Amino acid sequence: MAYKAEALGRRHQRAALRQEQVLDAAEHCFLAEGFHGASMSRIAAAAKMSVGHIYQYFENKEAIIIALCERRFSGFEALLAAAEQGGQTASASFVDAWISQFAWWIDPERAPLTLDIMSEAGRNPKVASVVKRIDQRFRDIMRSSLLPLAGPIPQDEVEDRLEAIVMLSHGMTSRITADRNADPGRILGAFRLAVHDLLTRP
Amino acid sequence: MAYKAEALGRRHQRAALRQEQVLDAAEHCFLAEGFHGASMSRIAAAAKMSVGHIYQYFENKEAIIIALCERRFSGFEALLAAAEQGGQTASASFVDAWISQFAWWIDPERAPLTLDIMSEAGRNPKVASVVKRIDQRFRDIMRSSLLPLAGPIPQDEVEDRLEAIVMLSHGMTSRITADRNADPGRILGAFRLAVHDLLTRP
DNA sequence: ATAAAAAGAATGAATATTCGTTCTTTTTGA
DNA sequence: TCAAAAAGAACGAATATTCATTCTTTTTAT
Repeated sequence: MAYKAEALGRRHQRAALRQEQVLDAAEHCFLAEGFHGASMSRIAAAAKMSVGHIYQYFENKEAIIIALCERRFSGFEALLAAAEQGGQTASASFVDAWISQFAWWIDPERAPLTLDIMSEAGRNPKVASVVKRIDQRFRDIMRSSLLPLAGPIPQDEVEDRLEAIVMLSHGMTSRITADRNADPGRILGAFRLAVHDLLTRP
Repeated sequence: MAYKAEALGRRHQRAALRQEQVLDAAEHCFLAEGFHGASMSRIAAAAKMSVGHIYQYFENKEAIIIALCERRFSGFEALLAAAEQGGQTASASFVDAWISQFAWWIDPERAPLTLDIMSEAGRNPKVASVVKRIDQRFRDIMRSSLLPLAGPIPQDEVEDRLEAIVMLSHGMTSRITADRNADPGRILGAFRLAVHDLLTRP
């Protein structure tokens, strides 16, 4: 009887592990071949699982894609959360620190996945809604934690400046993906310069 | 003899027409399903041609993708060329006009194709080299025709500012694609504001 | 405590389609 | 008449998903 709960816990833990295994493998395959180019059998091989086994945890291939989107963005949210905490204290140096965190986000190893997600959002409504959620959160956090530290900004320019920062963040992903020789340090440097301008210019 | 040349010319013209037909159809299908999701048979149907007929003009599917990349970017180059001509005369208002031209580039109907191209560049070297060419041309033109009109910029910041403008242009494409409800006018407005900052700030 | 029973995890071959490409046949235009 | 243009049938490989089956773990009954 007491065993039951214990066994159940173990099963859940195992299932969660398997799901991660699938997502890791799918990420690897999607990066190499894209969402539609990657096949279930190759994903299974990469996960060292059978293809039938994968279908025990994911209804279909699309479900894997959605889950992967969410996992990718949860990392971004964590990055944003750091801004929410330390947002009140420091000033310009805090903005700099916040910007530095984007180094993880544009890691060339995984950034291409983000671009595939943006592309897929244009044709898959489920993906689009996941993207929309994180986009709103991004702007909310900037409004509440970044703008108060910025210089005085004309009210009618606020939304445009936020949009520009969002665009820059998308642009980093695209540049890192399209040009494998691009230096992440330089990309981040350009991002820092532009964001700095957008936040400090009166 | 004189006939021959004429007939030959007509044949070439016809062939060129067929190629455009294929590219139009492929563009339509790629936009709806992505490079790997679109099938030759559906492309053929959209082109109102047979699949075998298509293979008379393109070695394989990849060749269609490459040709489409080049066609897409040739439109962008035309846009850039306008900057090369009128570059010497006017001042800030010219920059504004130049920026306005990007409205065509971010047309939601076709911008998603550009994002797919950037994504594909990350895994297909042929696509990557096409992208690289246009990227260099973009920067060259900005250096020669845009910077002279800009305010004085610290030498060590020039490349970062150009990179930021390139990023913004990528970012527009990504934003327009990922968020179908995004207003192109607002996107372009944010682009204008940011580019203006980057070019006029000392 | 332990053997029998039940449940769940895992497999990989089989399904019906669809894929990109090639081959053969028919139509067209000069 | 005859080469080029066009069509579409034919090819084998690959696709996502399902299914019957086997292996492992957990629960039950003695």
